[in-house]
Amino acid sequence: MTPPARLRRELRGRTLKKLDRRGKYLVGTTDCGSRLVLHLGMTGQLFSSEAASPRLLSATARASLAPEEQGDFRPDSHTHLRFCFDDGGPEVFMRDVRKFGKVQLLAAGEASARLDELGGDALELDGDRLFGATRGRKTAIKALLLDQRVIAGCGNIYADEALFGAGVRPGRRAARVTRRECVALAEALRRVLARSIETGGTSISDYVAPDGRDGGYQDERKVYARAGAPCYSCATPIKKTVIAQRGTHYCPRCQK
DNA sequence: ACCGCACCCTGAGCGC
DNA sequence: TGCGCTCAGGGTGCGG
Repeated sequence: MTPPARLRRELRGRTLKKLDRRGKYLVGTTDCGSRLVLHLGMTGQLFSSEAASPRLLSATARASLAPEEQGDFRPDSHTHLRFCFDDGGPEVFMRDVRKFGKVQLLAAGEASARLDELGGDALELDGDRLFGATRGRKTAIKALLLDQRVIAGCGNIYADEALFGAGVRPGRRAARVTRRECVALAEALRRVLARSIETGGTSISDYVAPDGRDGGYQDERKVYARAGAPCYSCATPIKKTVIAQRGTHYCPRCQK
């Protein structure tokens, strides 16, 4: 975590030359070669000053502001960063209620163990590579999917959805998942993520796009946060358990 | 090397 | 109305 004063000092006057995504990290490179690394954690939001959404307001702010007053965003106590640009474009805010997000400025040439240890990107996950990563691993297949050193960019919702798509129980020991199942799992994860990107992401509690709009994937999820509701394939109630300290949802009939 | 767990932090929703 | 409890999309650091 880089202190705000240092961010101010070292970013002022710099030009952002490029912006990359590495798994769940956003990496901006400046004209002097330094890199700004952002991670949104659980409740982090990155958005334009022109964005308007009830998700960008606390409950009390929502209650006290009339809908027509909920226009251009005003920083509140959960707003930790404001980027101002001199090209006339809107400002960019980072807001994060739970403060699990991270902001780190790396000097030119400075390495980051976190970034360097990231596995291959989830969007291009290869089934055979996943199979290789599961060999000799006693941990649950879901825990492995969430390990960013194995797959960069897979989060809890998408792990549950991919496991459902592939018909694999989240608690199975990774080493017991077959090559065929790993191929299906990789394909399911790529498909789930591609579809979530198409629909703009999953807005269940905090997520908003940079323009403030909700995503649509919450309407397409099959198991996540559907405990007790009927499976869309077989009508068996979806079960919920805990794996790797994360809420885990699956169909006890469709997933073996 | 690997594994499971406590912990970081704040707010929403629930039962009483 | 308010209290206390549980839970939440992520990651780190520790002990075994």
